[in-house]
Amino acid sequence: MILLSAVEENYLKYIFQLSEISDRGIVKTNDLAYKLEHSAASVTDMLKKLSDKKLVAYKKYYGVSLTKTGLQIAVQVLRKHRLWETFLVKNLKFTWDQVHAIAEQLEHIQSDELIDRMDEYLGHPKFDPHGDPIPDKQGVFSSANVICLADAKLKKQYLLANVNDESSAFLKYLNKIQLKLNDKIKILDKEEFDETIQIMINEKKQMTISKDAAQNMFVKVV
Amino acid sequence: MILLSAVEENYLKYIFQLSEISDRGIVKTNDLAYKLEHSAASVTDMLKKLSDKKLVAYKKYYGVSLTKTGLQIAVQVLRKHRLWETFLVKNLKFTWDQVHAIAEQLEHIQSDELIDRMDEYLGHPKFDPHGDPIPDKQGVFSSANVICLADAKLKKQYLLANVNDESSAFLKYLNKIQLKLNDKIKILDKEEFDETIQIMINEKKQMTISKDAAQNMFVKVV
DNA sequence: TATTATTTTTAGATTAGCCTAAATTTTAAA
DNA sequence: TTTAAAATTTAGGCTAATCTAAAAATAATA
Ligand SMILES: [Mn+2]
Ligand SMILES: [Mn+2]
Ligand SMILES: [Mn+2]
Ligand SMILES: [Mn+2]
Repeated sequence: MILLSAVEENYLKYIFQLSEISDRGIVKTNDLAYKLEHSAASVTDMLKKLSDKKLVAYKKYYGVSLTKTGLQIAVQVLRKHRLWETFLVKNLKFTWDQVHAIAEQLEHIQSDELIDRMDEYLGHPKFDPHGDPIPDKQGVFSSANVICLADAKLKKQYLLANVNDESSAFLKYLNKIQLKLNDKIKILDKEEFDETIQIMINEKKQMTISKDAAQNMFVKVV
Repeated sequence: MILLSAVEENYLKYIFQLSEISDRGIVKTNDLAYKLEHSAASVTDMLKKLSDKKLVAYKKYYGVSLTKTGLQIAVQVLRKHRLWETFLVKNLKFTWDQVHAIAEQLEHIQSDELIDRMDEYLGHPKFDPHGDPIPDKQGVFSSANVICLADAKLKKQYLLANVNDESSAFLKYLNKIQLKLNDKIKILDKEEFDETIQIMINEKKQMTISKDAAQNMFVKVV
């Protein structure tokens, strides 16, 4: 059991998240630097350290990817983050826009026992308050089969299944327009000019949302 | 709102705890070094920094004490520690010997909102699983009026009100002899030779405990 | 009161994790 | 294919938090 610093854990977590939206799981230095809000030079330094610890495969000027060990750790950090978010919303009655920043701290508490008991206490939830899947103790995610609302088809009935939790502003916007997870969404029209989308919510409320908003929302078919 | 590092918070917390058992609230460098398991040189360095931040009053070669601000912060850290311990035992079913180390981490999570909601969630508990008083949001402790079992009188009925939580070994010993908070304790005899104490627990179980054990137990009169 | 022992501070180093500026490598454009 | 731009790494520096060894101050003892 290698003990990592919170900083190292964050690197692995972000490499994991970026690798999921990159080709062949290769993450570029600058993308990490942007995500972490650090200089590229700092990132290079840390990648060398993580490479020495065999947590990442790093090739100069090419990019970085997680090793098996690195992946396992990254997934466990995500598990902790999402379980804590679930606790904060379900039990402590935080709103979904308030929990990310606190979970960023709590995810680094080192105690397997603690997170196992928390998982048990919460009844082994499969998804967090933003619809993100919570990996189990073995690191297995339950897949949700969602598509981005921006890519969804016209006239089909969907459910809001997952939202991007990292922007409190976006979640507050959803609060304001009273859109929640599991609400029904049907796309009435897409405007070609500015890519705004006309949607019907829960078969009664109609509204227009921007492309930007739609790209942060993920839906599944009913 | 000054944001302190976990290290700085720990210094304030330990200065507070040591000041409570010292004369005129003055804490010596070496005592802090022993508590923190750091070198005395490191302690001197940090005391200068905390002094610059007006969190402690530090006089070279003499000792250190908390300023008003330093005291407030120290008490809030203790509050967090004890509320977390309470949560871990009450809700997550940890035993009292398992929670201190985890609470040492959790006490440094920075979020007033979080600890306020946790306090509410737990029903504003006044004492933690070890019988230590939990200061309220304003930093006020409810006093317990306890005396050390080593100093308690013969033949009087007491309740076990508070134990030293920092040694898991001691708490495990109490588990083994099945002694819990609020158990009745009467001192039957004190042996002058080795200062062992004969006690009667809950009016039915008799046993001998060492001076060392008695010094870690605090009782109140029934 | 001198001398010795203990405590505390100072001096100088080290490591983790950041930075900026300069150099290098890769990619894109002309 | 040469040149310019962009991405990345290297070099050198900084701060927080630790350390050890040496110096200085205080306390204890003869
Ligand atoms: Mn989150
Ligand atoms: Mn989330
Ligand atoms: Mn404790
Ligand atoms: Mn306690």
